[in-house]
Amino acid sequence: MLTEERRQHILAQIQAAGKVQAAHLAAHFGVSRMTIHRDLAYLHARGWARKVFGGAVAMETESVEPAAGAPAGGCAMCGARLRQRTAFVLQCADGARLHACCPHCGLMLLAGRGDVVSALAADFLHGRMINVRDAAFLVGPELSLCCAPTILCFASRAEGERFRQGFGGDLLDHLQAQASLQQSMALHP
Amino acid sequence: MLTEERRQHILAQIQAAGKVQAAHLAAHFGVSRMTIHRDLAYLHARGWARKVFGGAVAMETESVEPAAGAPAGGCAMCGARLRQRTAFVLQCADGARLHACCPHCGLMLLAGRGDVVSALAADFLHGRMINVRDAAFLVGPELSLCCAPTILCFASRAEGERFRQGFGGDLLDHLQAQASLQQSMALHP
DNA sequence: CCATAATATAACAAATTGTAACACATCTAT
DNA sequence: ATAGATGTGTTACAATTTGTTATATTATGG
Repeated sequence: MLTEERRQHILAQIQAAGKVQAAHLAAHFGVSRMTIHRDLAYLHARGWARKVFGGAVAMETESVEPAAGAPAGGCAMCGARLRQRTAFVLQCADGARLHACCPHCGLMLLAGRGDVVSALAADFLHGRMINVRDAAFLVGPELSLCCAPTILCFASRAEGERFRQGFGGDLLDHLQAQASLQQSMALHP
Repeated sequence: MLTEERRQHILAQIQAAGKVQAAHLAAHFGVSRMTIHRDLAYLHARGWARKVFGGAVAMETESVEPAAGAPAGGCAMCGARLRQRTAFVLQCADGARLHACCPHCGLMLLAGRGDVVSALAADFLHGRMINVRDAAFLVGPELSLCCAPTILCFASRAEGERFRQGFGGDLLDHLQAQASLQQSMALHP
């Protein structure tokens, strides 16, 4: 069994049951206690689970504050709760506004609609809303925030590049990011 | 059952019923009374419940979210507007809560007061409120957010280290960060 | 007020779990 | 081929959790 495969199984179990015990996992997968601890550390470092004494528990996502003045319906793409730090707003030709939970969903929406006249996204570092046209997007950093693959938005390309040095990923403009996203999400590659 | 899991169950029961009795919990979970007392002390130290003779009761206000509480007065240190992405909350022995605008002010407050029983800070990447004792602080990165020098809070030391790779600064625990801060802020070095 | 029962706390030992360091194997890219 | 990165297991040691015991502290009914 591949390492990544085992880790995904562990993560699935955490999300299904809310918790896992390290000793059980070691016996179940037939690996050493140390290997399981490394798996849990891996999940913990990416924010996918929380390591506790004896195992790991699911991340509690409720403590993230919803965006101020957010519409009740949640993300227009996936329905998830709207978050201020990853806010994404599309302005449509008919005056309607669509809110997305994160740049991932926002760019998906943008790609799928022809009636969007402008789009704003929250700069991940400073929180200011900026024009998507002028933003730099970091696609696929090793950081789990909302939808996967993670996409972060930066007002300054230089700051995005600094972030990339630590977390990896590709720094793209909004058109490139859309293309990359559509390719990675395609069901029939 | 994991220790953390039992403590979360106890906390849920406190929040649902308003109170719990130590003797009942010991019988319910099949552990000694001493273990339950330690669990209640744990919840008390984090400001999640209040320990009373015979058990514990819910905190006066349910939420520890700074935005949910009244941020009326601004930062307790500098008076600046409170920001959710850099939230910092100090829980005092008398039940009062102090809100700081960022870890800079939060750690300054923490250093200057002896009656703080616990402190929470918002993880800069994920936005979750975490215990300051377990957090990693990045002191002096090349990024201006609130007070200078900038201090960022990370739930995971690994993520803090990644951030440091791009933005520089020193990754410290809360005690080291306090010491560093006091030194850099001293008027007469 | 005092006696008594219930609860809280401190200190210790035992068991379990976490972590660091090292050796070794496998895979990858130049 | 070879150097580097990654994953794994073993070992030794540190840290956490837990129960027990003994000793405070608190509540309550005379």
